[in-house]
Amino acid sequence: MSSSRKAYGGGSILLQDNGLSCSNEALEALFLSNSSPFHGSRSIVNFENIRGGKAQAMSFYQSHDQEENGDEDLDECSRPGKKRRLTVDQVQFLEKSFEVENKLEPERKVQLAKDLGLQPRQVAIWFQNRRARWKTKQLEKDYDSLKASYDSLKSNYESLLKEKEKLKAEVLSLTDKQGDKDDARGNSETSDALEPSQPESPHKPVSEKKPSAVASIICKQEDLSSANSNVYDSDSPHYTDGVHSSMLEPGDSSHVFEPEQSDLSQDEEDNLSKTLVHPVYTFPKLEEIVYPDQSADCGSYEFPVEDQALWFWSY
DNA sequence: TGCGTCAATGGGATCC
DNA sequence: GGATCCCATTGACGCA
Repeated sequence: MSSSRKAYGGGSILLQDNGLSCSNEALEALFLSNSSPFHGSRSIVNFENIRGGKAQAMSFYQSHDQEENGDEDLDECSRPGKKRRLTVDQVQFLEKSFEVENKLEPERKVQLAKDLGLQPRQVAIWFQNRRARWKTKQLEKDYDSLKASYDSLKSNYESLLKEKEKLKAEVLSLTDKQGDKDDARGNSETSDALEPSQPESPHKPVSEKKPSAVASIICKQEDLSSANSNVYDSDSPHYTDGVHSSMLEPGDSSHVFEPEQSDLSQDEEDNLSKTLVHPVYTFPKLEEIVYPDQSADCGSYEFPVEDQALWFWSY
């Protein structure tokens, strides 16, 4: 590609255009600048590399360099060889143009160059750099809104986790109470015909169920931390397009949680219903009391994928 | 003097 | 094949 661009002004060729050959559009822009509202811009000509620049350009244009810079009393405006920032007026004009359209058609480029007393190439470069700056700012904005969204999600998730834990404890408590009632009723009905080999009561006393509840609470702690790490892990890879804020769209909220967790949630629901419908009749060993359902239990506090959208968007 | 900003360069990719 | 874009980088400049 570079052939055309180099013809415009890459390195020493630009120098030639501006300072020596006086034969192409760089010079044309220079002439045009005399009638522009930005006449006298220090940025019109780029005599790059005249002072301490690339060696190749220096050697090639050394005589011109000496001629141009021999007079140290030259004022800032007339001293070439340094990069000059665009004037405030030029930048304002370009900014307004950029607001209208951030892409630059050839006709518009030439017109802007005429109006500003710049080379068309300079206008194109300014737009190029301006787009890059805009993109950087956009990325920062996207990051901020994404982070805010994530923080909000995390906060919601944690509060829902607590609420779920509370509800589960409530269910256990109610189950125990119901078991006590059944026990009392069963004892009064069968007290006369109690057999030694009778299976143990389907409803264990509250004190015997405690380990399970304690274990589940312990598990919650692990669950919360693992869920957090899941959120973190699944966050960055989805951010594939820095320009767009697509991550904030509702449909993407499901990406925050791993799909496999929904299976575990189903297991936990099964286990919970088993506990309620088919109570354990035997006293297992202590380890068995605490751990039989832990694998399911630990991972069960995630929300099913289909529920995530609901709890998040209806919160 | 270090650092941030910005104009400009160079190379690769894409479009027409 | 020319024009333009994007991206990484360079170098000049201004400022604290």
